[in-house]
Amino acid sequence: MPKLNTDSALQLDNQLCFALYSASLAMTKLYTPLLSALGLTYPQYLVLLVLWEQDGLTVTALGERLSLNSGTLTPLLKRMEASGLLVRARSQEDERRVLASLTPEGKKLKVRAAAVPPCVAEATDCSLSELMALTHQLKALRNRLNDF
Amino acid sequence: MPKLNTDSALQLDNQLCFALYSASLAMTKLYTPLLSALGLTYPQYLVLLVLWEQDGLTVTALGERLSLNSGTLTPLLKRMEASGLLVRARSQEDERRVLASLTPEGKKLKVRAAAVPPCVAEATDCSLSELMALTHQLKALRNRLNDF
DNA sequence: CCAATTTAAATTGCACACAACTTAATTGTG
DNA sequence: CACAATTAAGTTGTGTGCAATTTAAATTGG
Repeated sequence: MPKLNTDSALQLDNQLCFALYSASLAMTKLYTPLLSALGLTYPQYLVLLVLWEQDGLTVTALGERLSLNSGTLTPLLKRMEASGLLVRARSQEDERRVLASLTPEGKKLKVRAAAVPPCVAEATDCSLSELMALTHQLKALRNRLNDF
Repeated sequence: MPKLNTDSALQLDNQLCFALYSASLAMTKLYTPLLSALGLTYPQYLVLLVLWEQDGLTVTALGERLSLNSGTLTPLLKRMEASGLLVRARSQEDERRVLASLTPEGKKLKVRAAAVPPCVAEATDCSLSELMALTHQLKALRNRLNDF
């Protein structure tokens, strides 16, 4: 396996980690104005994407889907509840679990959110197949990192 | 240009943004234990990568290199100064500028940091050429997003 | 059947990340 | 030279993100 020398290996422009980090922050900055028009932050939008697919998930299930722990999700979900997008309620069968369920308002927001992905696709200036390929590569990388 | 229908376009697993976001968080989690052994956080490590290449940069120059603004960098640099890695001093020529300069301790840390990239490369389980290709694609994406 | 263990959220404390704003220093223009 | 405009950091307030801990509920082993 060929390797870089020490100096090259420590150059910022050679870091996959920094390419990921800065691309992710740039992506978030692109979403921010689009989402603030809907009264959402970026992680709140991710929670809605999950709940629009499957409503009434527990905090743990949401956390597994988004790779976020309760220390992040609990206050985030409280803020979303305060904005009227969802309700948090203890499960009847198991009082330890808290279920997040969309309100009618939270469900309705999906219609307006449909305008977001086209804006993002335009900004990336990539073909659909390029976007799908890059998405696939990143998911594979994430899985390898998480399994390590 | 082919497009996805609304439902597919809002599915979490089709989102490049989420693939980026979750891969970036997974990468940070991989670095965290490696860097805490050096007394560093991940953004502090990025600052050092920049300063090891070019010492004595202003806050603005660091911010341009890392795509971070003064609201993030000022407290971050203060913490690094408190740990003895660098000193912050007003420029003589222009009192508005603050220069971040490595201490001997900050310079010395580069030797121990050389152990980090090999660990990360191993975790990604990618060839060097794959890593370089992905890094290149992400940088191109970031640039398109920033220019939008 | 009940004490020990496990599990699910919530809490705490710390470190980002950024928009919006403030303060202080420099520059440009007449 | 005066002074408005610009520039560079710093500050403030909000929202993550997570490790470590705590609290409460459910399960399990003896």
